[in-house]
Amino acid sequence: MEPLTDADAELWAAWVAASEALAQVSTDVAEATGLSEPDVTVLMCLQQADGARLRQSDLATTTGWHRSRLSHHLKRMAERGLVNRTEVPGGVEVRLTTMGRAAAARARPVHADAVRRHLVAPLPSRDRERLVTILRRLTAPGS
Amino acid sequence: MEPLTDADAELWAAWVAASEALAQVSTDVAEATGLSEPDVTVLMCLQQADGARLRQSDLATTTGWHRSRLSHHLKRMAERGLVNRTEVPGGVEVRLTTMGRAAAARARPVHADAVRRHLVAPLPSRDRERLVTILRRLTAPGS
DNA sequence: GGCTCGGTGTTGTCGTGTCAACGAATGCGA
DNA sequence: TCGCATTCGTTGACACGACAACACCGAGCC
Repeated sequence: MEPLTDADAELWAAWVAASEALAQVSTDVAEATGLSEPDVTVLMCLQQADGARLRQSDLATTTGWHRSRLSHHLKRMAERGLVNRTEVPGGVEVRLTTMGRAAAARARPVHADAVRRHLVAPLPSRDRERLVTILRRLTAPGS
Repeated sequence: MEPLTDADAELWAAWVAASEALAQVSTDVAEATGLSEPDVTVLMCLQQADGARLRQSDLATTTGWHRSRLSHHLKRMAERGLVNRTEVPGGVEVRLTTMGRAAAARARPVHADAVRRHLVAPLPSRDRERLVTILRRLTAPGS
């Protein structure tokens, strides 16, 4: 319960600053495609799914979202014509519309480019390797 | 405009996962104190300010927030009794209430503890040094 | 005085996210 | 058959943040 050491405070500050810098990835994608970060998450999950369709509960699992969040968001995406939902026995099936598929196709290269610009390019290759290793320690079981 | 290499995709995935893990810092603080992350930001800025009071525009500068966001948030914080606002020539002055000061005092050790638990403790000291260096490259001028 | 201008805050609207409450379908044991 | 829990999804209320539109005020200038 003591205050952070200077070194730890600097580490935290650096983390916060870097997080804000990397938030630019989502901003770039949004500007170029009109899709929010959650939009992209949903579109990518659906496109990678077998048959490009998923039960809503499976989508909740793969995104890690709560059911209510997913319900709200899919409703909005459906209103914008990106997905459609049909009742099936024991749940709801979500599918990409043609517009949704097109939006996903547009988003992918923009996203890749933004990641390269904001995360990959600023770091020498040695740092990138080290960073992966370190980041994984932050999410390791005994975190 | 080509897709990410496997290594770059892994780096991005590791970053996203770690970000979600470190979001737990705010969650911990919120659970323990009832304060959101923006609440804490405001409280800390005010407490460190000379005389524990700031012009609203100065607060906008130090937090990096838009004026409208700050206005909305201060209104809510004022309703909860954490700050009060008084008009002064050429602007509005924000001050901590007694409750606000107490909340800030409660939040500080909780925050420090959360940072230690989620960011500092999982990493050996060598990694912490490297991480600071790498993160700073992500926010360097030519980012 | 009357003028524009830049700076300061507020407000409304919309998209988003969380939480708790609810409703419908399913299964299962008494 | 009757309950009862589980799973699934929706809904409403609220907090939060971005954006644009607006009002206000003091400074400078005609």
